[in-house]
Amino acid sequence: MSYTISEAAEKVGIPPTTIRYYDKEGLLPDIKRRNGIRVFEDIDLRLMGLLTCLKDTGMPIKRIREYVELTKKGDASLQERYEIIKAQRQFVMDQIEQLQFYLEELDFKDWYYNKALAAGTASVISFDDYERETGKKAPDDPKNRNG
Amino acid sequence: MSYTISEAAEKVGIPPTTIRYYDKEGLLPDIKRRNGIRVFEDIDLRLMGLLTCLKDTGMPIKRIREYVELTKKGDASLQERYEIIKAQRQFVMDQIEQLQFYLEELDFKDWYYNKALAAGTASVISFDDYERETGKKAPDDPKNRNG
DNA sequence: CCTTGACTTAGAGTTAACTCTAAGTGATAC
DNA sequence: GTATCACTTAGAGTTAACTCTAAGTCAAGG
Repeated sequence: MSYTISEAAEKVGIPPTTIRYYDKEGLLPDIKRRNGIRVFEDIDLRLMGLLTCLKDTGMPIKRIREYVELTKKGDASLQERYEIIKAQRQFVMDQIEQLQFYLEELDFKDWYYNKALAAGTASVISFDDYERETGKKAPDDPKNRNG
Repeated sequence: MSYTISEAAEKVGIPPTTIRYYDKEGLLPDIKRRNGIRVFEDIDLRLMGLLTCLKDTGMPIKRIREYVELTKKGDASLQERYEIIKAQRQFVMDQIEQLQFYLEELDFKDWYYNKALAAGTASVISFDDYERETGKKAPDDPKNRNG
């Protein structure tokens, strides 16, 4: 199946302008052309799916290009590409862990504002209640301002 | 306990230059001064901990300032602040879910490169093996290039 | 044949979040 | 008393990742 740039954009959820930018940056090698116009195949959309994964998990475009360059070398670059994927996989696991930590901070704030809204004021909230009610340590001390 | 900007920087893991930038942007209201020099208290460090949480979970500095401005209004802004925290909490949960999805894509790639390295080539890998071995659908079709 | 609409380019402009520069102040060490 | 050192400021510069602009090409419809 073949697609124009706007069809491809629709499919992968990236604006056509951004796809052109990625192409210019060397992230989409060997895109076919007909009369100068890009023709995208399913294989290209799959690669763009991987690029989206790498980009959205925080890999800079420069590094994604390195990865794409390596794929062009074929089997000779398997080890190097594996290292990149392995590092990114670890990076994503670390990010999830970090976000779960931050989520606990926000869980506390959520609890805090619920209490405060019920009481009509933030001035009566006790740090210890959170631990008593949830079994978790409050990441912040609600006795003070800046809640 | 009181701290200089570089001590505070050390404590919260943000460079002094960036703390000054946040101050200039209105993220740190009411920091005390002695002879023109900022004096940080524990309460300030706790607020900076929350700012780090909001910033690292993707809230723009502009929006963080809005939140900080609201805290200065006291109990009158509890509901508004709660809405911000609730939205950010949901946003973090969505991010975690998204990252877990991407992690599966990278898990597949990890499996793929392990197979390829064992075989010495990527050309023999079967899409179906991944489903057979892991019970999961391969997010990409390894029969093609750009692996 | 001419208009329309989607495509093309090079290159300039934008935005967020820093990061640096230059010039200066004030407390402490020698 | 002067050198040093951490602090201060306004404002300029940087970086990444787009995003827009202007000028142009090409195929299809009326």
